[in-house]
Amino acid sequence: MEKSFSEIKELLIRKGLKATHQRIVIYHLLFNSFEHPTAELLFDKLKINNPSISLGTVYKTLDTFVQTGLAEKVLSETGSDRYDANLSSHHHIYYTDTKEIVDFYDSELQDLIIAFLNKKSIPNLKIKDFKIQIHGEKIDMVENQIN
Amino acid sequence: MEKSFSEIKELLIRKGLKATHQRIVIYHLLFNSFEHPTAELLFDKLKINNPSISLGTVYKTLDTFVQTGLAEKVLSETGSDRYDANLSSHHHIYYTDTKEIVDFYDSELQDLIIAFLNKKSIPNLKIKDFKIQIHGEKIDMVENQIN
DNA sequence: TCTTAAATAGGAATTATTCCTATTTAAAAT
DNA sequence: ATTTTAAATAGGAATAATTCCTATTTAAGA
Repeated sequence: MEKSFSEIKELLIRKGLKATHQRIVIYHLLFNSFEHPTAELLFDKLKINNPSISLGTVYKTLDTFVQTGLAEKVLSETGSDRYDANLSSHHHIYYTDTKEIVDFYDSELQDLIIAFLNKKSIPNLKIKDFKIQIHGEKIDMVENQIN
Repeated sequence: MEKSFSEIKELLIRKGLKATHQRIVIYHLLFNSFEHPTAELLFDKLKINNPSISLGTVYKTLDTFVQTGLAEKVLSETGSDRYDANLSSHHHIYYTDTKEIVDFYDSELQDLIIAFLNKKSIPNLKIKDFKIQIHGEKIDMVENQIN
């Protein structure tokens, strides 16, 4: 579900943020990215249509989004921080060979773990949420069929 | 289960690594740390008994350990990389307030998820392992009892 | 003990991120 | 519609984390 600039503007205001052009275009690009981009990658793409945008603003804005719950950081072992504005509960598949991080939705798994955690309470911990990373290798199906 | 220096030496050799003094003391300290330390933290502690050890060596050695499967990086949102030499399958509790990362063992949860993943195969993915982070706040039980 | 390939120390270089401040801008007040 | 003002931005400097470089040292095998 695509979000228009005016919808994003409303969203920012609803979160108590000043709806600046930079925030709108950063949110728009992040929301429509599926590769969990770094600040630098977003910056490079944004520069095309917003030549005067600065990298510092991209960093600061992403941090603002994380603080206000509009985005989250995706944990990654590869140097830079990566971000995600898709906040529906989902997990991630980490392809160890290609370094891709791909969204993984599975309500059955989700329900299974929620049920487990609700049943078994962990001493001294108030659970807010949980994340799963599934690590593995990409299997090229076409290649497999040929061989 | 504590590991002696000579056991660590054997372990390094078994992995095809030269059993240098630096590697032995770094492994020993990491293996006996439960806070998932950063390279810098290990370095500060190691300096006490090994004044000439260098930070570069600590970084390089940790990387060598990860490559050879003697340790792994623990995903974290807080600046520096953190490491763990405890390789028995376990997950992590992230205390959002105290920033602690604590090991979490639960064979029931482990079995539940393994059974699920075995049953449901994900197209084009050969699963190697998976990690769960449970995020939450620390509840101080004593304080709770008083109030 | 000697040889040698690999590892280390120490510091320089690089990368990622945060910080600083003069200028600009969104939005509230007029 | 204009003015006001507090907050946000651009641009670059500063900092933090990590990697790289190379002369020296060392583990392990001959």
